[in-house]
Amino acid sequence: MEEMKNQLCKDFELTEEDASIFLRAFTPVQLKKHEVFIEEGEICHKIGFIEKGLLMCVYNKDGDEVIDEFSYENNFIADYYSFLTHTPTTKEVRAIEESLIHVVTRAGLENLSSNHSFMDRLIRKINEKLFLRTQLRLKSLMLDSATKRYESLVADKPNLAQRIPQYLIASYLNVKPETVSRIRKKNA
Amino acid sequence: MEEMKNQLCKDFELTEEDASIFLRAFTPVQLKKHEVFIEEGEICHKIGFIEKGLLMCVYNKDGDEVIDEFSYENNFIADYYSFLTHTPTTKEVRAIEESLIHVVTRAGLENLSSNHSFMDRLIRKINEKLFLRTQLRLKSLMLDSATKRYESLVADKPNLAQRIPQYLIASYLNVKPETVSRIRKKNA
DNA sequence: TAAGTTTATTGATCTAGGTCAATCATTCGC
DNA sequence: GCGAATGATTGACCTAGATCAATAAACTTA
Repeated sequence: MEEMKNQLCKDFELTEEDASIFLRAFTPVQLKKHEVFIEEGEICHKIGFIEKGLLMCVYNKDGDEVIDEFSYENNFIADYYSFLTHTPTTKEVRAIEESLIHVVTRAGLENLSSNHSFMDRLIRKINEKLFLRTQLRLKSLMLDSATKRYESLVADKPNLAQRIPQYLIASYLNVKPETVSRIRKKNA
Repeated sequence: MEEMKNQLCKDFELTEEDASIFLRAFTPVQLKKHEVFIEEGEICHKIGFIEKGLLMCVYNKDGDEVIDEFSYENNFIADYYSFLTHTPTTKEVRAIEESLIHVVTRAGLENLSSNHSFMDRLIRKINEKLFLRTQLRLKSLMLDSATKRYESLVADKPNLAQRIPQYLIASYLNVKPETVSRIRKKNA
C-alpha cells in the first residue's frame, strides 16, 4: 500500500496527501488466476490499480484471442475505452496470475473529482501515459515486422517475456505461437 | 474563427469565455499544399488547430511513407508524442491541401495553464479524444483485414475518402495502392 | 488542347506469416 | 512418480498482401 502510494506520487506528480486521498477511494479485490475482472459486453464502470499480479485485456477475433495489453504491479487496469464512452466492452479483462488489485468505481472517481482539484491534473497525466503507450504500440504494428516486434518486446520488457507463456506473447505481437517459435529458432 | 470557437465549446465543454481566452493564445499560419508544418527530427513545441484544410502525420519506413493520421477542420494537429515526451519526432507533419491553421506554442500553453483552471480539464478532454481515436485505429489494425479496414474507412469517413487520393488512403490503411485498387475492383 | 506529370489499374510473380497436424517438453494434480 | 493437460517445436502446405512492371486514366500547366 505504501509502495503503491509512492509509485503514484512519482508517476503522476501527486503530493503524499493527495495520493492518500486518492487511494482511500479504492477497495481491495483478490482475483484468482484466469478470473475475469471485466466481462466482454458489460459497460466498464470501474478501474483497477494492481498491487500484485498480472492481467490482460483480450479481444475475441472469432474464437481467437488477441491481446490488447498487459498490466501489472503499480499500473491501472480497465477497459478505458468503454469507461470513457459508456459503450459495452469489446474485450475481456482477466487475470493471468493470481492478483491483488484495488478498485475504484466511476461514482467514486466522480466524487473525488468534484471535491479535489488535483483530480483533473491526475486524470490528464493518466491519459497522457496511456496515449503514449497506445501510440508506440500502433507505431510498431504499422512499421515493424513480426521479428522486430518480438525483439523489441524482449528488449523493452524482458521480465514480462519471462513471466508469461509464449503463446500470450504471440497474441500480443499479433502473430501465431508457431511464428514466435520460428523467430526464436532463427535468432538462436 | 467564430466557427472554431463554437466547435471548441461543443467538443470540450468550454464556456464561450474560456474558449475565447484559449483561442487568443493562437496565431494564424497559412500553409501551402505539401508544406511541412513539423519536420522529422525536431522536437515538437507547438500545436495547430485547423480552421481550413487537411494535414497528415507520416512515418518514414525506409523510403516509404506510412500515414499515422489525418487531421482537418476544427481538429488539432501536432506530433503530440514528441510534444509530451520532449523527444525528436519520428514523423513529419505536412499539409495535403493548402491550409489555414492556428498555432500555439508550448510556452503559450504553459502560460495559459498557470493562469486558467479550465486548462487541466481541457487538456484532459483532448487527451481522451486522442486516446479513443488511437485505440480504434489500433484495434482495426489488430483485428481487421485490409478489405474490412477499407470498408470501415469509407463508411466512417466518406468525405475524407473523397477528398484525398487513393494512395494516401492506402498508406493510412497500411497497405499498398495496388491493394486498395484490387479491393475496390472486387467490391464493385 | 497538347504534353507532361501524377494517379490508378491490371497481371505475373513472390513472401511473410498463417494453418494444420504431428511430436516433443513441461507442468500439475493426484 | 505417473498420467493428463498444457505449452512449444517442427514440417508441409496455403493465402493475403507485397513487389515489379507495364498500361491507362486523370489531372496540371503552358
